Amino acid sequence: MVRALDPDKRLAAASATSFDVARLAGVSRSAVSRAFTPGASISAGARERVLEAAAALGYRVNHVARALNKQRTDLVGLISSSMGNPYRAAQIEALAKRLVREGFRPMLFCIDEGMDTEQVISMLLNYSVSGVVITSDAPPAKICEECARMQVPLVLVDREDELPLVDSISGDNVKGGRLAADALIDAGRRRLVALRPESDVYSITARISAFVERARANGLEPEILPAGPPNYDSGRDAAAEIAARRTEGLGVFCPTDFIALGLLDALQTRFGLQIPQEASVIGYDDIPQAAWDFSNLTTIGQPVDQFAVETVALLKARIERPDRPPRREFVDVSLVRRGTV
Amino acid sequence: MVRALDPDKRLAAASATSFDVARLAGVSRSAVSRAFTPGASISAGARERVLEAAAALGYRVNHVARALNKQRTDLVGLISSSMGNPYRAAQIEALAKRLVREGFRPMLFCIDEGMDTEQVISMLLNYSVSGVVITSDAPPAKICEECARMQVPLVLVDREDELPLVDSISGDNVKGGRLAADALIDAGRRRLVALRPESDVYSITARISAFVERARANGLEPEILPAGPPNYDSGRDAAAEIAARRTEGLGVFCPTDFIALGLLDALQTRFGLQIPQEASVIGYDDIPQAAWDFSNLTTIGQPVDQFAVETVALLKARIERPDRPPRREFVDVSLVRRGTV
DNA sequence: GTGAAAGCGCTAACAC
DNA sequence: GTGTTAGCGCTTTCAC
Repeated sequence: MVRALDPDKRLAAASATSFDVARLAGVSRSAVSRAFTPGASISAGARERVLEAAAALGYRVNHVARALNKQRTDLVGLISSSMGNPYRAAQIEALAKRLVREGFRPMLFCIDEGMDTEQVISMLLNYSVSGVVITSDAPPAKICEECARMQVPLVLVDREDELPLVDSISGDNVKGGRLAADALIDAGRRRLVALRPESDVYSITARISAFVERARANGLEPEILPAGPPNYDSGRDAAAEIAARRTEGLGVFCPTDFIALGLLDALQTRFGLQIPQEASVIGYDDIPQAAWDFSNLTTIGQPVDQFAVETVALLKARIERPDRPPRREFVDVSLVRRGTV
Repeated sequence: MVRALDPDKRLAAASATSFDVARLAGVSRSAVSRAFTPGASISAGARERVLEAAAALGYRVNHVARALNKQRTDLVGLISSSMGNPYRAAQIEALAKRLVREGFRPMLFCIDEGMDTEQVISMLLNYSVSGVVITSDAPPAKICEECARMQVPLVLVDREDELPLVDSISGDNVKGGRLAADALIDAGRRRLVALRPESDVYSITARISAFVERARANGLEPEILPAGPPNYDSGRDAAAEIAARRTEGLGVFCPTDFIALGLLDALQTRFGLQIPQEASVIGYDDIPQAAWDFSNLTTIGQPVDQFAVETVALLKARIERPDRPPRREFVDVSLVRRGTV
């Protein structure tokens, strides 16, 4: 490598090493390292000189080398299913920003239905990520197992069905389901319907269960209407069934805004229903589109940013104390009242 | 480090090194390295034994170590502005998937308006990323400069205003603008309006220019209506102005679906306009929401996946030949006919 | 085709 | 508080 043989001819562009900085500052490489390590024991003077020299040379610590030494990178695997769902996109954005703020670097993996999970695991492990955050709709159990086995800190977002041995965080789905039921009942709806998308995600199941339970506590027996995957199209496809039930007392709960929007849109556009006069609809998540004019959807709001903050906190805590008992965190949800209920 | 002193007591969980594999396979560490390097010269027999031993030990090459040695990681910085715009979310997803497929690992940075760019650069450079892809609305020139200076391959997506010294890719905005004008004119619209969001993004400017030019070629002089940032709210806010121009011959071009949707939604919901009877609206991007019932927006479609494929190809090409002349790639766009024109 | 040896740039343990 | 030393796990000449 020419560069090594002839350090002085080095382009200003090519980055300097701690060795160069040390030489210029008249200190050892350790001193340079210390100057860039918060809390390391170094005199103010030395630090000053190092920082100055570093600036002069355009030096940056090489995180790859640091990682090799420390056996850990700042990388965090961020695993997501399709971001076609605006809620997921918002979540990923919030998480990515928070991770960066907390000194991590998110490595993004968007996984498809049929994707080879094995590979994703390998990629993460290859890079000695310091943690993994999974927000996927269908987080392959494999990834979880492998992370556990490899001792890689893992946080599950918005899932409750996993092994109790990992940290996880989710919205208060029970409260959310109840809030939805209450809102509908308070609005005088007596004929309750819950759309149940085909999804093995526990969040969704939990919301519906809580909804049903609360309805029953009020002497009402909601009808459960099966639907496709929890997205716009499924909601739209369910519209005919719902329209057929048109009554003054009809109140529909969709466990996801994404699906609620499809339903609502088709109900109004295709079946000419007056909402909320002929039917109430309530969603879940409070995605931006829920506030759009056509929908103006009443929904259960989940604070994405707070999710992100607590998720990263959970991750940090585990990184610091790998053996601490797994925690299950909950984020508060609330009713966002708009025009559909 | 205990592990190093006592390799045999190592947990199955903790990963084996090439040394361990070499010993078990009865070869040298070099051989192990070769077995995992496509195209390296190693006999089939040796390779076989190495792979077997590796499997037995659960060995994975440590990419951090590899990167330190090669002076390059598989990491690619993926820089995005807010994913509140569904088009951006789709783009990031497509890019992330493609990068992974091509052997890269996307490091995601979502940048806010007022964010410190300097830091982002540092983070990228710290990690010896092998490239950077910028899809941000407002890609800070600083990042570009610094990448150029540090010889980090860079691809600009959907921007035309940058230095001619970097690779870039964008949709065919000229064709798109023309297509939009033609569609409106073919539908008999003579009173043309173009919403111009306040945005320094060249894509948007280019689309509008092409639109105007084409209109003029048809003897029409479009009105330019200024709007806020290119998002839903700005479109919604512009609705009053547009509604005031209600005519049979009114045709509105929005250089972004995101803004078009806000306009369209408010036009219908708040001002009771019949679209396309009382006004035609055409957007740009073909985001999923453009196909939703309430909007059913006619628009100019940009193939996000093709964007991703070509972007990564551009990146790879530059990584392989750092000195090749910068290229400017274009992706074809097409009219997606729905109900608003 | 194969192994020995030299490093990639950094940090941590240890003496001073 | 500071420098010296010894690696982190890998790839890569260079002989053979």
